[in-house]
Formats: sequence, C-alpha cells, structure tokens
Amino acid sequence: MSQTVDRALSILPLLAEGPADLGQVADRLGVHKSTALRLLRTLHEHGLVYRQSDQRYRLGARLFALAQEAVENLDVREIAHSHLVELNEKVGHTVHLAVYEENEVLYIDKVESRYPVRMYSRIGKPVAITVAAVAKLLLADLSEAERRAIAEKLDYPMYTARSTPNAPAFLRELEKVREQGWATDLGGHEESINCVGAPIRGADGRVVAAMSVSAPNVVVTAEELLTLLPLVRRTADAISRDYSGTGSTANSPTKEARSR
Amino acid sequence: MSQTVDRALSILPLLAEGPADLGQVADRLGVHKSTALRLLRTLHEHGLVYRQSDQRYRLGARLFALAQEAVENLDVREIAHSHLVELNEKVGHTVHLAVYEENEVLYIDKVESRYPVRMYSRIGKPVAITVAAVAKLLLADLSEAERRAIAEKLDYPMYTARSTPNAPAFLRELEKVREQGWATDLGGHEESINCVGAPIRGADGRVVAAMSVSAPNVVVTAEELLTLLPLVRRTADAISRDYSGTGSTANSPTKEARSR
DNA sequence: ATGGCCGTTGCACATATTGCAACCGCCCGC
DNA sequence: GCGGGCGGTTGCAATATGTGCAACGGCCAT
Repeated sequence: MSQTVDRALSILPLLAEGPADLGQVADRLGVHKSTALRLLRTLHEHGLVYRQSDQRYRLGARLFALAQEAVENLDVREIAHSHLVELNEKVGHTVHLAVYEENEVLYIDKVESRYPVRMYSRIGKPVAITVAAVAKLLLADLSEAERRAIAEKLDYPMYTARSTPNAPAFLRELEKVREQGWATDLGGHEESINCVGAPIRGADGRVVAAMSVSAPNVVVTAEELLTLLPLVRRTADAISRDYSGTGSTANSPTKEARSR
Repeated sequence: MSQTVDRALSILPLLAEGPADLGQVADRLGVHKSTALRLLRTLHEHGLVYRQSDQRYRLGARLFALAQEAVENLDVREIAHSHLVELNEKVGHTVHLAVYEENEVLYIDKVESRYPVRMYSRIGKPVAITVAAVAKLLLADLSEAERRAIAEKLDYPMYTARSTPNAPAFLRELEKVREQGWATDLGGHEESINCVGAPIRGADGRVVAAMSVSAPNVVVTAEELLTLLPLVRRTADAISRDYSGTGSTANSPTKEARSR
C-alpha cells in the first residue's frame, strides 16, 4: 500500500540473509543507490539496521528489543509459563508452546529437556507446519474452509518417511486431531523424535495456543511417551482454565471469523 | 530522512507497549487515521504487525523470525556457544555473552544455570550498562574519547548502594577494567548477584564481545565466584582463539576506527 | 429504531520521494 | 606517485506518491 515503506521493509528480510552493502541492497530492491541509501538511513535511525565497521549493513539491535517486548505482551505465554516449567520438572523432556498467526505456527516458549540430547528449535522460528503436533492442533481448530485453503497452499517436505505427504493426508490428520483433542508427531520431523501435544483454549472454546512434550526415542519409546498424554492434557487444561479466568480477550484468535 | 518510513517505523515501538487500535496509533503519530491505516497495512503485509481478532494491532510474528535470523548471523555467537555451554556445565551458573552496538550493550546468548529456561529471554532488554561486567568490558576497549563521550551521556541509576554513581567513577572503573583485562559486578545491579567477566578479542586485539558468569550470593559468595576467574578467562581466550582462527572479519568492530 | 463511534474508501492537492548526474574519497594497479 | 575505477554521498528538478479531507458504512449501545 505504501511504496516507500514497502521498499524499506523489504530490506529487512534481505539483510536477514546476511550483511550487505549499499549496492547489493539497491540492486535487490531494484532502486537507485541513492534511494536505497535514504531508506537504509531511516532504518538506521530507528535502530533496525546497523552499520558495521566495513560499512556494510546488518540487522540492528532494536529488532531484538522489539521482538522481546512483543513476546512479553502475549499473555497466554505468561500464564502458561509456570505450568510448562512444572511439567518439564515432572517429565524431564522439552516442552514447547506455540501459537498460530497468519499462516504460520511459531514457538513462543520452550523449556529445555534436562537430558543432554536437545532438539533444535528456536523461539520465533516458524514450525514445521505439516508435521509438528502443535501445528496440527492449531490448524485443526480452524474452520473447514480455512483448513482447506491453507492445506492447499502448503508445501509437504518429506523430512522423514513418516512426514505428512500431501494436502489430503494433512486434512485427514487435522480431522482426526480435531476429534480426539490431542495430537502427536511420531518421527515426522526428525526420525528419532516423537511429540505429544494438547490444545489450550480460550473462554469461548477456541484454540489459542498449543503445547507439546518432545523426546528422542533413544530416551523413551513412542509408547512410553504416549503414557504422558493424560498429564499433558491436564496441563493444557489447567492453562486453559487460567487463561479463561483472566478473561483477557486481548490476544490470539478469539472470535469466530478472521478476515484473512 | 524519509518521512513515510519514519512514521511507519515509529509505530513499532508504540505497539511494543501493547496492542493499540487505529485511532490511538493515528493520534500518537500525529497523522490522520487514513494515513495511519495505510502505514499499518503496509507493516501488516510484511508481517511486522498483526491484527488481532478485536481489530487492534500488535507486533507480528515476522519480527521474531527476523530477530532470530539476525542473531544467527553473528558469528561470534556461533563460535562462542559451545564454549559457553561447556563452562556452564563446569560451574553451573548462568553464563552470558554480550556485544556492544550503537551506545548499547546487548546480550546475544545466555546459558541458564539450573533449569535451562528459554534462551534469549533478555536479549534486547536494555543492559544495565553502567554496572554490568560485560558492559564494562566492552566499553573499556573503546578509545578514551569515545568512553568519555558515552560516559557523559549515560544515566547512573542507583540500583543498589554499590552501583556506579556517576561518570567519573564509571570512567575510573573502565580504566581499571582496561588494565586488568577482566571485570566484575559485585551486587551493583541486584544486591544479591555477583558476576565475573572476561573479554573476547578478534585477531587485531579489539574486544568483539564479552562473557560473564553470574551467581546469587546465596549460592556462592563473591570470593568463591572470583576463584572462577581463571577459568572464565581461559574460556574467553579459547573463544578468542577460535574466533580469530576463522578470520571472518564479517561482524562486529574489527578495524581500529569506527566513524561514530 | 437511532445516534455515535471507528474503520474504510475515493479523490484532489501538494508534498515528499525518486532517479539522475556530478562529486568525493579510497583503494588498487600500473 | 599517479590515474582509473569503485562505492558511497549530495543537490536538484520532475513527478509519482503519500496525505488530509469528507463522505460512507457497519456495529454497538442507548
């Protein structure tokens, strides 16, 4: 909608790939160097971009500050955190909390396993949406039309032989998750890692977040992990209760329709 | 330099305080609602802003992704990480890694003491620049002119009775740190917490990052913590060696002069 | 029903942004 | 030591772009 801002913002993902100099930025934006310079300067003033000693540009510090404050404003996260820690203390494995936003599922909190083997995931990193238990939980709650629309648009990378292969399979899986009220990922993302997850609901019953427990099967088999399901569900329900209690309708999908 | 972009970017810190509706944004920007709407839309398209169900705006998901990628591009961090983990396993306390950028010091990595809770939890949070051990280490390496300039501009909040009270005291402290090659923060930020830190240097000897070990004195006294100093310094030196080895001059201050 | 509030849209105006070209400083090769 | 070239920077004129306005429309509360 606003060309200038649009161009300026396009610089950020570009710099996320790595530092770049003025010429490179200008080229990739398809604008004159002078234009790129002015945009970069503006970004710089706001601290979103940093000029390193070799004059090249790189993403700046304020970005962290913003992301940090943003995550702190999510009150599901705040409410859930102590529950997650508690669960982690009981079961020992890695616990994740994720939300759905604009066709992406992202982790907003994580409590690491106390076992040395740690899985690679990062708060803020988009989740493997076609296979992760939390992703299935979040998507399963959308309307059928939305699910279908999203399923069509997705790619279905075969991380492992057990990854969800295509849209129909994914939709079927979502249907199943929707009915049973919990989800798993058994080696669908990494061969040796299994997860069990449960949804967290707002006062109106809509899923606002999802949590999961993950463990490599060198530590526990998939069957053993599944025995934790009741505990996971109880924790999720406890969070749901806390969350509905505060009644803060401030965050995440709450009402039925979302424009797009 | 660019009015439109400037206005658009001003929205971000504003939303960082919490969700806001169109009218509020327009007011605080001092522009018409229609203008604010278009700016928000552009930010929205880039995923920096999210529209929640109640129509209010909030910081969006891509912000996390960007901050995440940004931090991953810092190669000091990558190189240092395994050393930090190793140190953490030895001493058990929280380990921090920080860099200096544009008059700010920020944590770029952290290994928690007991329960490895969410990483990056404090990234972006303004570091207590006048008292933190890592801050002293990073600032101590600047030229005297730069140190003086910064010292003048800073505030000196008295977090505790042992906080650095004013610019002259701070400059003296930096001088001391510069000479001895390590730094402490003994209850200067929080009464009961002590830190020991050491600098990480690039091939040219300039300080590119700083690390520290922190522990509450209910666990170890300041004297006991200080006995870890040799270990901390060895770790920092090991990282320095690794970092110089790769010779990647890509990030952080490397050359002598920095424009400003 | 009705009034008011908030988000949204089309339009005409003018301002802010753009590309250009010339300039500067630096590094490198000759 | 000199000249050429490269990357970044600035002033300017043209115009595309963003702006405020006013009117519209949906929604909630009265």
